[in-house]
Amino acid sequence: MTEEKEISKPDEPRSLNFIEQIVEEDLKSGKHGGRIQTRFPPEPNGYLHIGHAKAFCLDFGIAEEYGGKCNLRFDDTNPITEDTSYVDAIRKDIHWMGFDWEDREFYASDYFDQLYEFALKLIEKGKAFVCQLSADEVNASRGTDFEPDIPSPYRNRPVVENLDLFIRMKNGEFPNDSMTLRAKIDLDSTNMHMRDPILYRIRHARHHRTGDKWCIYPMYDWAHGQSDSIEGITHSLCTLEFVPHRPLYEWFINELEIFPSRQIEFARLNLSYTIMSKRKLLQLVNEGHVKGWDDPRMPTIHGLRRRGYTPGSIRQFAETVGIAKRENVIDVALLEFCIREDLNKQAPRVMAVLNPVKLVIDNYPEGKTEYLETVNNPEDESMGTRLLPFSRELYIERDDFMEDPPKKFFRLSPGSEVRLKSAYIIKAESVEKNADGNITAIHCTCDPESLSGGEEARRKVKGTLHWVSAPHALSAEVRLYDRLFNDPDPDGHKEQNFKEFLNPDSLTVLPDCKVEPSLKEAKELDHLQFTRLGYFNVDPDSTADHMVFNRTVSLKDTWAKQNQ
RNA sequence: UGUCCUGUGGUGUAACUGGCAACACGUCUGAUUCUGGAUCAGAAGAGUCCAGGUUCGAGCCCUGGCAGGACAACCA
Repeated sequence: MTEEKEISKPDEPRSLNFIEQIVEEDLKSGKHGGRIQTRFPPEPNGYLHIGHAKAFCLDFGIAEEYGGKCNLRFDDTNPITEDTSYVDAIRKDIHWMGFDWEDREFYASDYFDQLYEFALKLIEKGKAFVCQLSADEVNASRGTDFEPDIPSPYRNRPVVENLDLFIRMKNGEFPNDSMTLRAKIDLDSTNMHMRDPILYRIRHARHHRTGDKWCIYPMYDWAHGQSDSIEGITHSLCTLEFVPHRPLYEWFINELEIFPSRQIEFARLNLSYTIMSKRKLLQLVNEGHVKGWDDPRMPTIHGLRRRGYTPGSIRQFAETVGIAKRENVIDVALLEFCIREDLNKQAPRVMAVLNPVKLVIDNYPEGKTEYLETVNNPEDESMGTRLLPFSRELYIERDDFMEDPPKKFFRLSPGSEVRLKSAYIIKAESVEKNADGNITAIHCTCDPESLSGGEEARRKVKGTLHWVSAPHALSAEVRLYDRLFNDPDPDGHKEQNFKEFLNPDSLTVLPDCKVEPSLKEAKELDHLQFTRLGYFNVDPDSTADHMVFNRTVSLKDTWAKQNQ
């Protein structure tokens, strides 16, 4: 390195998002002795999606950046909807994304005993009571924005009675839903969450971790803040919908006199042309609109992985979208930019013809095979070269030939010349057609002096085509994906259900594509660039006898854009 | 008719805490290219929701509006 290129000016402070600013201020003031502890708290009731990725990139990222730790904590307070299969999927996703929580894998259910003790304390302080109102009755007692709630008739039950009842609730003496434990806060509060929120409900249900130990389960609001506190979380990062919950968490922390975690809220990620609601994604899976949580059209991390996205591209995306408090909708084009940028540097180029038409080189000897050297990645010399078989009969892309081309068509047409990538310059001479008038073969001649790399190869032609030698080609299935929804905001219509915007053409299966023989070696999830077409990867469905590729994303195509 | 949060190019995020708006994506030119990719060079596009005020000076401060969003599950 003789020349020093100035990439960034070290004097200029990197711009920080508002959370980094808070963290740096806390570090400067010596809060918590400079300790930084974050956590990512998913509920194991569904698969993680790219919105979660934004969140945990932030959680783990802040910890990494400031020498702190980030815990993984499963918020498993609802035994009815949660399951260990989701736990496994979530762990796999976060690891795959490149983050490590070491031995700090926690569960809200680890704290059930502690939470129960906290509840006893609150009851003893006269700040909680056992309520025997039904769900309907509670709802009926709710006030409005400007009217306070009607007090529960059980609100002033004596402490000893509350204690007795709560203990018996825990002991399983009462049926489901017959009573709840409620905090006694402020029925007149403008914040609905402060109007005697429910802390515990009775659920005689088996929990995926605690089994049958409990028949009362804490509500999220009762569990979340204290779980943070128990873990000594210094900066509890979450999305905007929890802003109104914060005063409640702070009230609990105060009453219980426990470690004061600070909650900071940021805006969740929204992506155009997709949905991010776990409930609705589950619906797509259950109703068969997609093939599963890992369907390559899904915005889930499982789906993105199968589609061919890399962890690096998703992390880059999360970095680029930024962190702020205003509602946002990110253009999917940015996600696509991130994966193209990553794969451009990494993915080996290979020849594959998706919609093949036969090309016969009339002046090339029958039965002859040449092995032509071609570069694996022009962006990275270290990826080397390989040999491609070339012969008299090839396949090219049907779209790359037009009998009657428009002005700026740089591809093959009668009488025109193009370069066959890494091979010869050819000129189209004639076509064969079937009874329907469809082209069945294109005949051409090649210039034997024009072989790539040769002295006479300097000649310029306007286009270069990819191809595959017909006798050497392998057949493969290729799955093309388009956006799952036709509407930029499928979930944003009051009158219409999001499913009305499902794109009927989101999946196109091409059963008989022709690919170069080296693809025999490709392994599951390998990333490739099909020259001139896009980035693809090997689907897990792929077998030695039946190769299957997914299109991750097409190449940028200015020609297609001009023509739309 | 409440409380809270938020308003900066098409999209997203900045602006060293008061010094005349920057970066990325997208869009459009041109160069180059054995991928109509990549790369390189360049352009258009906001005067910061509105109206007042403080100040030599406001996207940043103050006042008053307006707009959008969140919140009323024994879900998280």
